[in-house]
Amino acid sequence: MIESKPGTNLLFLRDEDLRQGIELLFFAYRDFTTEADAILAKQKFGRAHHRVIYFVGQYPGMTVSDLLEILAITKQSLSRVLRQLVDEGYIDQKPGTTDRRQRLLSLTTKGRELERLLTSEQRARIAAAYKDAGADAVEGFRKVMLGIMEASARRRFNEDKA
Amino acid sequence: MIESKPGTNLLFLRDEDLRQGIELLFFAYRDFTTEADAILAKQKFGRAHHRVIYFVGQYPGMTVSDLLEILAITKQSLSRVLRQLVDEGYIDQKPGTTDRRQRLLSLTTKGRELERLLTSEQRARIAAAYKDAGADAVEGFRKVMLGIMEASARRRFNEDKA
DNA sequence: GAATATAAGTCAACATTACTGACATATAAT
DNA sequence: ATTATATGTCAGTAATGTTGACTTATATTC
Repeated sequence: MIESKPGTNLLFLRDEDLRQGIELLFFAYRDFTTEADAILAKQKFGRAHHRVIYFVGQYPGMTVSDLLEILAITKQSLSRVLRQLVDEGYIDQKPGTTDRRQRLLSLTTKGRELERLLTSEQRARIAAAYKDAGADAVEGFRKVMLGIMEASARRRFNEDKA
Repeated sequence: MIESKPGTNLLFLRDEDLRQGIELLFFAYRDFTTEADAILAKQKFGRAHHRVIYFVGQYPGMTVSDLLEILAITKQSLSRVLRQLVDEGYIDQKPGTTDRRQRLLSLTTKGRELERLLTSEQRARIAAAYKDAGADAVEGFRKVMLGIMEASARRRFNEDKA
């Protein structure tokens, strides 16, 4: 449906193709978050809690600053959510070793359990989509998604990090 | 980085690949919405207003029910936003022709202008990502995104509709 | 060592967006 | 005439984001 000029990788991008891209993002993201949101609602948590739990789970020992940069929200917004998660025993904080102003964040056992619960459906959804689409499609997906995000975010996705 | 078994389209999906998929979605969506959000904030609108303006712009004559199904929110949530957009002259309503209970929605000239303003950066972002990635990558992106969304949403993206 | 900068946290006020529940009106379908 | 549907409204509540003004502890710099 999207045609390439023979011999080049240039595209004829119609308005319709771009519109479709916008909608692909909207619907995929909408459905990607639905189930986790439902689980969160039961614990009186929201999507912001999920994001914190997810990233702390993936990058244990990260600082509050690291998290602020990733989430791109204010520290006051993060603080409210983080406070709850610490108070309710999902996240541990400990002072940084080289810089004791920092709070190094990590999941407790309880936190890891919730992370698993929340993310397992999302992993399954991605896995199913990847399997249906095939390896080449996944590589294309990856390329386009990297192109959509800001250049500064792309460094997280370097090959050698995997 | 994601390897396919030779001769098949099966993948060896590591946990790391799935995690990366989750993060690609998060960062791409985060950056996709940032600029439009900033424009909206100036007019005292939010992302919900953008969604309504976008879909009404793309599908003029759609009903409130159509919109509710797309956005997957309650009618009370939609109502507040829609009311503002109608009151402030961005959206027109007229009774349905065959079913006069319906309100057929369309953008006014003012609405179309705002839609353009909000969406133009997003279109440019998609266009740039598509061009960088190339036609095959775009096709892969499309396949994976369709796989991520619910099956019921996929019918919107039939080839023949384009 | 004193001054300054940084990491993190807090209090307050406010806006947007979502929810549930209850109810109202107009029109269509049975 | 009854029932169902499309839409709208009122009220209350919650999560998530914002800005602005401070505080505390620790690092860094002059």
